[in-house]
Amino acid sequence: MVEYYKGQSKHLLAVDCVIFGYESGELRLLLYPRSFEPVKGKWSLMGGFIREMESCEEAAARVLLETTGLTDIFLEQVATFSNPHREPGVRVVSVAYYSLIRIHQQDMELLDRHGARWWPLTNLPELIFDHGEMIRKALISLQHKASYSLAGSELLPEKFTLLQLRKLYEAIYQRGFDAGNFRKKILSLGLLTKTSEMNFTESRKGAHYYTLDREVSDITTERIVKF
Amino acid sequence: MVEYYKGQSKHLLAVDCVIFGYESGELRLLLYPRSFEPVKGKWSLMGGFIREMESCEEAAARVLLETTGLTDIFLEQVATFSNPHREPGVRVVSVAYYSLIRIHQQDMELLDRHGARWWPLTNLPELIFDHGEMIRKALISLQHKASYSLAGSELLPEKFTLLQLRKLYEAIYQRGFDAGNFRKKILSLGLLTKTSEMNFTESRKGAHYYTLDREVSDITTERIVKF
DNA sequence: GCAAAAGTGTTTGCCATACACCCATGT
DNA sequence: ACATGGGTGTATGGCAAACACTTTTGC
Repeated sequence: MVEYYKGQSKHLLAVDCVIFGYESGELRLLLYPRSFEPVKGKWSLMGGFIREMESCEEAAARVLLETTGLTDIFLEQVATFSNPHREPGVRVVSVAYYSLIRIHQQDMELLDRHGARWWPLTNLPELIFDHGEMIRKALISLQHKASYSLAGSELLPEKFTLLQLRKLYEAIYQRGFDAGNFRKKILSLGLLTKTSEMNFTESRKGAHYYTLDREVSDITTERIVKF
Repeated sequence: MVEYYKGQSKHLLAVDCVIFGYESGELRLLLYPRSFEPVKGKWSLMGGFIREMESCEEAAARVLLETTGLTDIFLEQVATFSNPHREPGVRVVSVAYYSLIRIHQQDMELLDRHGARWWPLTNLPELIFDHGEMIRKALISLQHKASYSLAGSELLPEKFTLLQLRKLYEAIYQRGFDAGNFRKKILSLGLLTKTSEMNFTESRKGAHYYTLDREVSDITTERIVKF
């Protein structure tokens, strides 16, 4: 049996993380500048190699911990990129993941040490290799996730207003939603609990904060957004 | 720059192909029996290792060619499986693909040489490793594909009746569809051309054969099946 | 005549979308 | 007073689902 595996090529295997955050009404991506040639100066996703006895998911979680200091992050596989020439000079197969984090809850110092920066999704810099393609596919995955579960839990703070949630969905789908219809649709799912606390920073009248009911948050089979 | 890659672990990288076929009203999968230990005798997806300068997609196409003799097959990535213990004794990361082929148009002799057999999706044998999980995810991917494009083109012959197409969709989604509503929905897409030829083997009255308009077959953004 | 699929038509109810409208309040 | 978001209500159109009904023909 072992003979069967002998003589097979072995490959460098990496993960790249598309890290979504949300701030001031727009989706952002965490990128860091490549500090060595080739393509020095261009921006890159956070990545790292997969170790001997580590799953890709574990590697992605490790990369996230190393760069943001966060654990227990939502993480989902996007796709594997294996074009032999995707990286010049060396052959690396990379598994892309995307994750959702709350921008303000991370370790800023750690970010600075890597030179990392949050870039608005709608205005990204030039990226190395096929990282642009990874981001494109990751956004589609995120749109899917948000269509059958409330993506807000991972990207918004514990308590959020319906305006904040709507703006988030508008950022994810890059289109507008009717305020009244969005409110009714979301509330009809029965996933949110209205708190007595209110937010007055975004409107004169004040908007109630809502929280997500953990237990039911992902059971939804109903469609939130047609997609 | 090269130093950066030194000292990184290299991994055995494989593809596994979930090969869907369609015959006598049911979806089938092409499996072959494992002829060596461990888990000798259990059934397995078609797979193979990725070569030095080959993409995963190319490897999957090669495996398909070697086992079925077919080229130009629809092929789509499902996911990458990387649990370090997914295969006993050796660490192999595997990228799963699914493909759609016409059962009768393949090289039967080649299949026999591999001991391969078509198994009904609803009654699969015991499978090695995580191949059952791969199949489960592949079916979900197929359901997605069939929800926004006519999956019939790859699985059915050139000309097919609406009954055949409906039975195919029922097999893919493992539920029934109302005959009248299905007909109206599909025809309203404007993707099918009615031919003058008719099929009398499945009904007394005879059913028109339809063909798929190649040019428009995948442009559909409309939903065929709510999913 | 019966069964079974082909093929067409009708009815119903849900739901997305559009939009009107009042409320509260800081400027 | 007015602009802005909060929050509620209503009208409309499209479409999915259920189902009735007629046609054809081998048994």
